[in-house]
Amino acid sequence: MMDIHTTNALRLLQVADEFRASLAGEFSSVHGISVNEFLLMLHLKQATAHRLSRVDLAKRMHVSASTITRMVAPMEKIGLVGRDVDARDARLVFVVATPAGQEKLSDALATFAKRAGYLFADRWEEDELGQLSQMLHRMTARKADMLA
Amino acid sequence: MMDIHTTNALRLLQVADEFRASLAGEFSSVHGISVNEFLLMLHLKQATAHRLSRVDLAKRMHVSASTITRMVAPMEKIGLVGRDVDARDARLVFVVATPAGQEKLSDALATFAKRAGYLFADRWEEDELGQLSQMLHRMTARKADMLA
DNA sequence: GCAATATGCTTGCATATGCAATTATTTTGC
DNA sequence: GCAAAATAATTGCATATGCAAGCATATTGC
Repeated sequence: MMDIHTTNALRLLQVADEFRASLAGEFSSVHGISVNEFLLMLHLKQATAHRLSRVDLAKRMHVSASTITRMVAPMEKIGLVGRDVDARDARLVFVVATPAGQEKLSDALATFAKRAGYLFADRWEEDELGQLSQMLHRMTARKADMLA
Repeated sequence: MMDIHTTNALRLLQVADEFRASLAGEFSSVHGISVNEFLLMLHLKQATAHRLSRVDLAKRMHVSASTITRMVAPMEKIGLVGRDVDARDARLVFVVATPAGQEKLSDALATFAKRAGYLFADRWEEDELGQLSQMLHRMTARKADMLA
């Protein structure tokens, strides 16, 4: 009824929505953070200097810059992240994780890993997991686009 | 640094967010609907009687029942969907697509298919597409859970 | 048959998010 | 070197969404 590309894209959205919904409840009750707050801190950890501007965060998370501004404000207030200004460009305000934020991320990553395990609960082969990893990697937008 | 399950789950969310963001703009400007409105109409089309209660829609879309109520109201107003009451249970109000809604869905599906094609633009083999399809299918929650 | 419980839907309130406009700063073109 | 354009961040306004409470209708237990 639909071509294979359409079917795959629909299944991708379906699985992602399911997984995100299953995460949301546990993240909120156990760690007191949202999935997006978790992903924001993960992006900080993975960034080269462990810090990112709001604009960079917005691009990586596929949300608007204003969303980042409003997400970061309460995270600063509760001490998960801090700010770090750039000496050469006074417009830039880097977001950095505090020690408390790093610990929160570490805890949340354990929950994430557990939930991720549920996704592959029905005996997947190592080969399959590797293939899926490569396929998903190929589906991400070109890095060049991200830097633009 | 992370186990393969975690990596795959993270990539899944990343790809899905990217794809959803790329859809959102074109759906809004070309078809005047949101991605979620599109998915809602798609669920109606795929339902056995081509109609679903708000509660069923909420389960399938992984959103709250109140969200469905508020999504459907403007869609009714602009004539994309109508309502269909159940003779035996006066609490039930089925959502059904109007002819206009079906045409809108058909148009949007063409856009969706085009965007889905971009996801697999770099020469994927038929085998790979089939494997991905099966893998994503295995990752969806059990149907039994959905009906509960 | 009726009270207690469950179910489907809606609504009040709080939070989350995007877009466009605004401000502050930097970069570019000449 | 300076005006124009670009960039980073914020804010006002509108929309989107979840949770809990409320209402109407069905179902259950006795």
